[in-house]
Amino acid sequence: MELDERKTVILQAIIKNYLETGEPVGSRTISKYTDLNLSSATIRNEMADLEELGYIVQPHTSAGRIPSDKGYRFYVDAMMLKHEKEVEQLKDVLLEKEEKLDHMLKQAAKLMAVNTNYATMVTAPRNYKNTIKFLQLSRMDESHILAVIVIEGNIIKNTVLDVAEKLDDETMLKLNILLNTHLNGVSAEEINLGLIATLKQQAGMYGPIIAEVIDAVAETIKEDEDLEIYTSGANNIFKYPELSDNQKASDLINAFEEKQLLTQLIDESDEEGSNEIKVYIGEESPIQTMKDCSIVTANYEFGDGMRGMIGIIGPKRMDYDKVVGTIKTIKSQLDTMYKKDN
Amino acid sequence: MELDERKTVILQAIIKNYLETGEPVGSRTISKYTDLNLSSATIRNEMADLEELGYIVQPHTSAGRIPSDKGYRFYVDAMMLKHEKEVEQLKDVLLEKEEKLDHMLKQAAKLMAVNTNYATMVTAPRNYKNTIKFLQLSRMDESHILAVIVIEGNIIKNTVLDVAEKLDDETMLKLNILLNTHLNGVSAEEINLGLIATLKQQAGMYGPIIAEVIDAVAETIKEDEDLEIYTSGANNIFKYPELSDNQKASDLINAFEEKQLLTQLIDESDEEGSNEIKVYIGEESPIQTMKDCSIVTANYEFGDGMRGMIGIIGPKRMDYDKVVGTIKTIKSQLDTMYKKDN
DNA sequence: GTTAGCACTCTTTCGGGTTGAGTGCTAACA
DNA sequence: TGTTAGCACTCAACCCGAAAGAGTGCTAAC
Repeated sequence: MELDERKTVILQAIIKNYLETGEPVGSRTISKYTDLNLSSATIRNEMADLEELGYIVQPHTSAGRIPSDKGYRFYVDAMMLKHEKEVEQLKDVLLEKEEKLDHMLKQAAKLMAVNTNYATMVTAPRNYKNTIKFLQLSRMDESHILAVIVIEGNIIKNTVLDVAEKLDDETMLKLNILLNTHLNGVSAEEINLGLIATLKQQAGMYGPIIAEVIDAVAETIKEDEDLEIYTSGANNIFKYPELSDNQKASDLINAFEEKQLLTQLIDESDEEGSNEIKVYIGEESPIQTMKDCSIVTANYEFGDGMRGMIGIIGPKRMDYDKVVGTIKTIKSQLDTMYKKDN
Repeated sequence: MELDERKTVILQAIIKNYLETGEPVGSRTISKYTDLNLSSATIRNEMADLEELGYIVQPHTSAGRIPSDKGYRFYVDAMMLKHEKEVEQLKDVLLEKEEKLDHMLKQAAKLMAVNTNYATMVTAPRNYKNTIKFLQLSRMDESHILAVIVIEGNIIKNTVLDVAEKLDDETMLKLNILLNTHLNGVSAEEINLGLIATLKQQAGMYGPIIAEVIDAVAETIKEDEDLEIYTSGANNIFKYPELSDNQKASDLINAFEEKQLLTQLIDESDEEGSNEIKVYIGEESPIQTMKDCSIVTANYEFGDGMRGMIGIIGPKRMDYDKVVGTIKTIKSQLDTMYKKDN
C-alpha cells in the first residue's frame, strides 16, 4: 500500500487538527475539515489504511486517531521542505543592542518561549577554535596577581594567583612579555609540554607562576562543565495536559533546572556539526525523560570559531511550522549579531 | 481564653501530625497520639477552643483540623527558641574546597534541596560595601582596550572599550596611574561629579575613555540586575499535592525560572539587614505567588562587605525543624568559607 | 472536669446507567 | 470499482445516588 495524494491530504489534516485541539480526531471531523468532499465513511476507510501504514494510532477502540511518531516525522519533513524556500524575514527585537551577551541570550530564550508557548533553551557560544588572543598579569596587592586571559571571540577569564612575595614592576613586565610572546595566537593544541618547559625555563624562579597561568588557560579553554545554558518558559509545559501529570512534569522541570541533561542535546548537535535545524520527535529524543516531547534545535555561529545552540521543547503535537520559523529567525539573528556587534 | 499547657501540647501534636501526613487531623488521632490519656471527646473540646483562638481551622464541617497561619507561626517560634540553644554541628560536605564560587553555591543549593526535599535558592554574595580595589587598562589590539575592575571582595569585571586609534604604551601607563591614584579604595558614593571632572580634565584628550571606564565601574558596583541566583529542587513541589495543581505549580516554576520574583525576598531580607533566620508563613510571604508556601531565609556574610542569601521554599506543612537546621548549617558553612578560603 | 454515646454533616468512593463520539462492517448505489 | 448510508457495537466520560467513613457537636451521666 502506498501513501497516495489523498492519503497525504487526510494525514496532514489529521495532524493539523490534532495539533490545534490536542484531542483525537475522528473521521467526521476530517470529512468536514478538508475540501475533499468525502463522507466520513470513506475517510474511515482511508484512516484504517493510514493506521495500517503506521502514521496514526488509536488510543482506544472508539476514539479518533492521533499521529504516531512516524506521522509527526512525515509532517515535519514535508514542512521543512516548504520552509527551505522561504526567505527569512529578520525581526528587530533582538537588535536593540544589548550590552551583555548573557542578557541577550536570556532575552532570546524568553522571546522564543513567549512566541511559541513552549519551553526553550539557549546555550552561550563556546569556542571550538581556541586561540589565545591576549594575556595580562597585573599586581593586585602584596600577595595577589590578577591574570586576565582573552580567547579569540573575546571570551575573558580572570584568575587570582597567590604569590609569596611582592613582585616588582620589572618582573611583571618581563613575565607579561614572555607570556605574550609565546602564547599569543597559539591554540590549545599547540600548548604542549615542550612549550611549557621553555616558558618555565625562561621564567626562572617565577616558573610556578607561569604554571598557574597555564593551568588557568587550560581551564578557560576547556570550560565544558560550566557551560551556560539559559532556559525560559519551562512552566509552559503545564499548558499541555499530556505533559503535566506529576511524574512527567517533575522530570521535565528537573531537566530544565539541572541543565545537565540538556547538554546531551548539545553533544548531539555538535556531533554532526551541521548547520541544519534538527527535529527530534518522541522516541528520537536523545534525552530519556523527554520521550513524550518533541525537540527542535539549531546551532548558531557566533563570530569566528564560536558556536552555540538554541532549542525548543514542547509536546509532540507541537506547532512545528511556527517553531521552525521561530528557531530560524532567532538563529539568523544570533548568526549576524557578532558581525554587527563588533 | 488562654493557651494553657495542655492546649499547647495538643496544638503541637496536631501540627506535627499534619506535617507528616498532609491530612486534616481528627480528635481521635490526637487522643491516641499524645501521652495525655484523654478521650477524643475531650480533645474535641480543646480543639474547639484552639479553633476559636485561631490556631487551627476546619476545611469543612466534618473534617479534622489543620493549622492556620497563626498555628504555624506559633510552632515555628517555639522551635526557633529550641534551636537557639543548640550548638551547630558543621558538616564537611561543602568544605571540599571548590575552585569556583558559583560551583560552590550551586552545590549548596542542591545540598539543601536533597536534604530537605523542598525547593531552594542561594544568591551569590553581593557587596554592600563598594570600594574599588584595583583598576587596569590593557591594550588588547589596535582598536580595543580591556578594562579590568576589581571590587573589594575580589569581584572582577571586564569591559572591552572601543578606541579610535591605537594608544601608545606611555599613554596607557599614564591612564592607569591616573585611574588608580584617584579611584583606589574609593567607594561608589565617593565617585561624584567633581571627581569625574577632575579625572577627565587630567586625562585630557582621553577623557572619553575615562568616562567609559567610570560607566563600567558604576555598572559593576550596582550589578543588581544580573544578580546570580542559584536554585535547586524546584521539581520537589510535585511531592506536595497542595502545591502541584496546574496553576500553582506553573506559577511557582515560573518564579523559580525567571528568578526575578525571588529578588523580592532578597530585598526583604536586606531591609532589616539582620543576621536572623526569617520564616514567612503563607500570607506573610513577600511574594504573591507563594501564598500557599512557607519560606525560610537567612543571610550569609561572605568576607568583608559581601552578603548573600539562602532560602528554602516549601509547603506550609513544612518540616520547619529540619529546614531551619539545614539553613543554619549551610549559613555557617558559607559564613566561614571566606575566611578559610582566603 | 471528663467521657460515652448519639445524631448529624460532609467528603469520598463506588457502581450503574446514560450519553456521545467514533469505529468497523455491510449492503446499496453511481 | 470506488463511494456512501446505515447500523450495530465499543468505550471513555459524565452524572447521579447510595453507602461508607471520618469527624464533629451536643448532651447526659460519671
